[in-house]
Amino acid sequence: MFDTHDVVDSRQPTASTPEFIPPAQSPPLSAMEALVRALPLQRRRLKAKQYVFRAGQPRHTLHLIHAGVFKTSVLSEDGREKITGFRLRGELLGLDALDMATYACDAVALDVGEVWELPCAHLRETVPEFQELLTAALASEIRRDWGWMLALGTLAAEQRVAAFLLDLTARLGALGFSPLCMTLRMTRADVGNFLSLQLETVVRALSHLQALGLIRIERREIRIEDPAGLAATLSASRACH
Amino acid sequence: MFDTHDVVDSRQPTASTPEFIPPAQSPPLSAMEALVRALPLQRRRLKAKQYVFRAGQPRHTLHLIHAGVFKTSVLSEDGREKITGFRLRGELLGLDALDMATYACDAVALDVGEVWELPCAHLRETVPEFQELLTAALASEIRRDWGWMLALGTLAAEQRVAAFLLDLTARLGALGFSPLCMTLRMTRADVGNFLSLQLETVVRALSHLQALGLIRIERREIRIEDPAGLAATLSASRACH
DNA sequence: CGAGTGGTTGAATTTCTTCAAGGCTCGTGG
DNA sequence: CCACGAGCCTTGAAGAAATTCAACCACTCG
Repeated sequence: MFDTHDVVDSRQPTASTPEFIPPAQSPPLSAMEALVRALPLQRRRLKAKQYVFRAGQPRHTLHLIHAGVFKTSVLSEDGREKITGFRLRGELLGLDALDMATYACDAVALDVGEVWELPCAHLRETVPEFQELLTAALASEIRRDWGWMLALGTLAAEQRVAAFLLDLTARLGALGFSPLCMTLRMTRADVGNFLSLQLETVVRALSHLQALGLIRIERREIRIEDPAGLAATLSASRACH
Repeated sequence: MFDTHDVVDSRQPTASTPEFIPPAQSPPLSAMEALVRALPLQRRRLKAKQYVFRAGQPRHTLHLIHAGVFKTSVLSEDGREKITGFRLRGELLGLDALDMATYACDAVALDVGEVWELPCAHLRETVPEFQELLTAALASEIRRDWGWMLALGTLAAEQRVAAFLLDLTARLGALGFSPLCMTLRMTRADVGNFLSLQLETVVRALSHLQALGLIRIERREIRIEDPAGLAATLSASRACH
């Protein structure tokens, strides 16, 4: 059922090789990353399209993203797929299955990346703040999901795309990247799947936002030309009545 | 901002008056209910349309539903609303704000109901299994949300309504109610909001499912005439291609 | 009994999807 | 080095599904 032929990946035996110590220019660390950075964690490098784990596989650890962009997705029995989120540095993969024996979703790298494997049970006992952070991460994932449910349920196609861009830039900004310029690591089809739109609709929305002078597109590079204007497209809503 | 004029409600001073001891015919209890039923909890009765809490209010406890049906909803700054779920006995209200000082959603009773206020911090220390259950509840809320994101993103209107009915009957069945007959405690507009459909669309979907002989509608009473047939409508999907 | 809430149905409209065709970019192999 | 193919992106035109608008009914509650 779950062929793991493409999950083979390079693992660093036990601990940190020097060049892996968090880069000196390191931007604001996530609380979780700050908590565990000193520990000798299993680190795992992944190339684009490699799976961190797949739904149904036995669950062994939580994965903290240290670099790269990942997507998580769920699949129905009859093959319908839905991307549940795009995940950046400092975020956790596998949270949703904390109480289960197997993973509940797929997690796959969108480009080269690195995850740290957190020995969850051990950390819970030895690091008091860990449980705290875990609970916070779970609760904020719920709020994040609800936020997107709200967006998808009440915004028209173009607004959803705008909301998507704004969300991404905000999160990248929080990681220390330029908040006005970004590289989409996912395809238009991925964006469409996440936003419950067809890829053509995403393309048209992007083209139109560019025509309005709000963004500038060049392949997967997107520059926000008018952040305020982009944000303003969200309020004028379909839910006018 | 948050007028609480309709949140006043009858509180039982400290502990259980005799008639409140869980009914003798009690069906399968939720794990959480079993864990705390012996404790002297603050119990709170609510009438239809009363709020358990509202977004922005200071958070004091978790609320365990002991009776009744509740809905939780989030609101955007510009007034768009989205119902994030309908909650039954044994489920927790306020989970999503566990790490915050204020509630993150509204929780309102759809008919008469009762919630038990869980002294979260205290339980965490004294009852070892409590943290475990809490984590499980958080994780399954995430999976539940993802399941609905998948459904809303990949199913057509009529299929969403069918999925909604099947979900409700399954959950009511797990509580010991008849799995074939139920009373919707929410309006068509509520169902539509939850499923990201207009209320007219919900009505048409229900009418059509009835015309197909799969269900029988009488006001808010709904009987599942053909559970298998209803479930079968889910697979033949829009995501055919 | 009258008003109001909630539910139902029809017809017109809109938005998004579907289908089709073509172009761009990058990596691979000749 | 160039050609070629695959994957990804873009645009147009036709079609379908759901929304919007409008009217009306049924039941309940004061």
